[in-house]
Amino acid sequence: MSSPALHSAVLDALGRSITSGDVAPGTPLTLEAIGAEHGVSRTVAREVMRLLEGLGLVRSRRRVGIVVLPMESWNVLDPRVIRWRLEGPGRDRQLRTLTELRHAVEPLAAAGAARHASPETRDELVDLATKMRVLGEHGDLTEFLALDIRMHELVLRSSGNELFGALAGVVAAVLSGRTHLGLMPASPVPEALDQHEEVARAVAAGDPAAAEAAMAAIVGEVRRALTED
Amino acid sequence: MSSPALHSAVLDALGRSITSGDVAPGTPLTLEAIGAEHGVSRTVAREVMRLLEGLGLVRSRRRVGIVVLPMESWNVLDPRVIRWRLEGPGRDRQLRTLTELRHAVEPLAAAGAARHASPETRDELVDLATKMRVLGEHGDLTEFLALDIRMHELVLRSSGNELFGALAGVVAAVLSGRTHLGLMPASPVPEALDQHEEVARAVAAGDPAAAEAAMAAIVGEVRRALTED
DNA sequence: GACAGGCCATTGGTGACACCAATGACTTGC
DNA sequence: GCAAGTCATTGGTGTCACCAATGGCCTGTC
Repeated sequence: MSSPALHSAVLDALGRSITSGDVAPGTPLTLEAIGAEHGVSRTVAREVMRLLEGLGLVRSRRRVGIVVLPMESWNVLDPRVIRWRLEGPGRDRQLRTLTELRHAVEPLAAAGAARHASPETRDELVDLATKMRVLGEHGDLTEFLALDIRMHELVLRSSGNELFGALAGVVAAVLSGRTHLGLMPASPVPEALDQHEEVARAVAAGDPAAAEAAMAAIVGEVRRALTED
Repeated sequence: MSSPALHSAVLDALGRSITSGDVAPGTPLTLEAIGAEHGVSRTVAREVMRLLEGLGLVRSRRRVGIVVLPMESWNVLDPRVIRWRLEGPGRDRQLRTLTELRHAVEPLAAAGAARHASPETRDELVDLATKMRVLGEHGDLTEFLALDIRMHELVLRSSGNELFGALAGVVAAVLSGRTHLGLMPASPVPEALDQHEEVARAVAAGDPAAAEAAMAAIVGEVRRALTED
């Protein structure tokens, strides 16, 4: 708590209480109050406030103080905001919207990976898919999860589009959140294993269309399972 | 620029020089140097540094100073980072990756809008599309651009997914960047007008599949025009 | 030559200050 | 009684001086 943490602790606390709706939009804060509340000097309260302002959670105006902004102006794509929302009462909605974002992005990312991935990445993908089958059939969920995350991260990062790559972290959060929330079957369904193998095969073979289709199948099923519209 | 701007001016300057590659990754900075460079106190230099750290552009460590990070750790989805990159030498790449992101997201957003948009939004979309046809055929590019931006923003914001909505700003930047860079035909092609009308019609009719297809046609053509792979 | 220990540059954190803009109450005049 | 202008108060903005902590680097010893 002492060394690399004073700001982040206060920032996390404030960020969480805003994104959770605990402190309502329009609520005025003051640096004085923030400092006193968290036992911290005005200077660090100011720095925290700047960060929050950068995330679009608050807006600072002279004389009036720091006002909490409504969700429309939040930087909802920022990893910190996503994390806070995943930890708060908005978790379900956040999980749904993130899954929809995955549905949009991951197929294209897979197509990109089929075009741009390095030979080593292609090898690793194939390797991961076969390991996933082994672990999946033995039912070791946490090991399986690690491979799953690694695979999606690899695809996103090697898609040739850094904007896709920037989503690797939050996809990892979604995947791990899903299994820890018990939204996954006790043992991965065979179709999922097939599809992951197909993605790896298509990327390795440099077949963008097949990679895109296989990835679309993966996230399409996930989405269908999560959101019964 | 005058009153509410001291640290944001410095932030912009630093952010631009880092994202442009002007100061290379690994370069060490000190608060002292930043402050002196921009004629600003150490305190505001610290606040700027925190912001940059929050964007993943730098990492601050004791004794060693502030080191510039490589692009992999940037928050490339943050609007400020996107803006800086659009203004710098990375503009072409940024335009390409943003367009690819639009290609991924906007069709799904249109489908979402067909499900969730308010009656007023549906009306406004239809209205916008017809106005776009009129203006498009008369060739008023700047007026046309405003309507185009408004239409894409409406679709994204009413998609029922705030993560999509958060992209409205950068899509506007891409659209306006494209016309100002002369990447657009002098007069909008009739197909584009048809497709925009079709998106509006499908959303108004609550037909997600049709809305998705029409929007995919729009961004698909744009993408094909921009990136001859 | 490797390891241990200390030095010190540089960030982390605090408190106090002057400054200024916005606000809302207060005053003034009609 | 009401409207318009005035002005003190409030709270962010920016600066400064100071001390604490830490970790890279140098030095010295074995």
